Amino acid sequence: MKGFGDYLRKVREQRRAEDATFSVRQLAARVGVEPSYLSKVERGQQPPPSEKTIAALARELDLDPDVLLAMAGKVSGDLQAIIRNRPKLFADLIRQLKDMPDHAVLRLVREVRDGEW
Amino acid sequence: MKGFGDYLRKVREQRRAEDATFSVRQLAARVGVEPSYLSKVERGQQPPPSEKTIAALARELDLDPDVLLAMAGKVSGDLQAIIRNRPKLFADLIRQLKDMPDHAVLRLVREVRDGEW
DNA sequence: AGTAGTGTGTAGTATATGGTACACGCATGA
DNA sequence: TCATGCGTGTACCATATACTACACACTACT
Repeated sequence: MKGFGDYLRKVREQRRAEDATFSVRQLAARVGVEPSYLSKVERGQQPPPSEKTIAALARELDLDPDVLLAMAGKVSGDLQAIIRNRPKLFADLIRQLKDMPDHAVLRLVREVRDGEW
Repeated sequence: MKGFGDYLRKVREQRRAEDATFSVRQLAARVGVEPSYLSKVERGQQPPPSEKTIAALARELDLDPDVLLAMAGKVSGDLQAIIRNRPKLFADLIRQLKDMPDHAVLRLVREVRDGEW
């Protein structure tokens, strides 16, 4: 499970190839943490940061926050809030979708979005 | 937001009316915590316990664990794991269902369960 | 009078979380 | 050579989480 830090470093280096402001120091400054902290996170010497910091990283690096949070072993607070509002409903639904293939779930997403039901 | 403790106490007292083993002390023992701790939780002097302890309480009191967890401001780890496995998919779906009425979501649950799609 | 069981008050604790502060050595360019 | 920026090592820290341990006062029964 060395995913989060390695991925972060990889993406940052990619951005940096085009834009020198994606150094550890400058990115850390924009994100609002100490450079040494970000460095350690990237090398897996520290566990992934808080949701807030991860969201800021996703913004700066133009990544999907939910995906980045997932790599950090977290689920965003707003999703959790939605589930907590109607726990039985959402718990049942999610557990039933657990083993469904991606395309099936995706179809559901689209059906709901397009109001075809 | 005094929900969790009050609800816990209410339900425990209900059970106790029929079964004297639902005292703070005995329930605490079965659940695996100190009586004084459970007492404080019921009176809101301590924040809700861990997911593990909440699950044990739900078992003993015959409550839905997801609902009890929700009252404690939590979402069960297994649901989170399902979401983390396919974050984009589930995040999109859940956010789209956020403002849907119960019966609509419920219909979806049933459709998936019955394979009508 | 004594024993058992009840709820609760006070105090303390171990571990995790999410970082900060500062200094070091290296590279680059003026 | 000297300032600037770089990544990183070491040390420390504040707050939250999730409890335990123990004593106390009360009630009910025997």
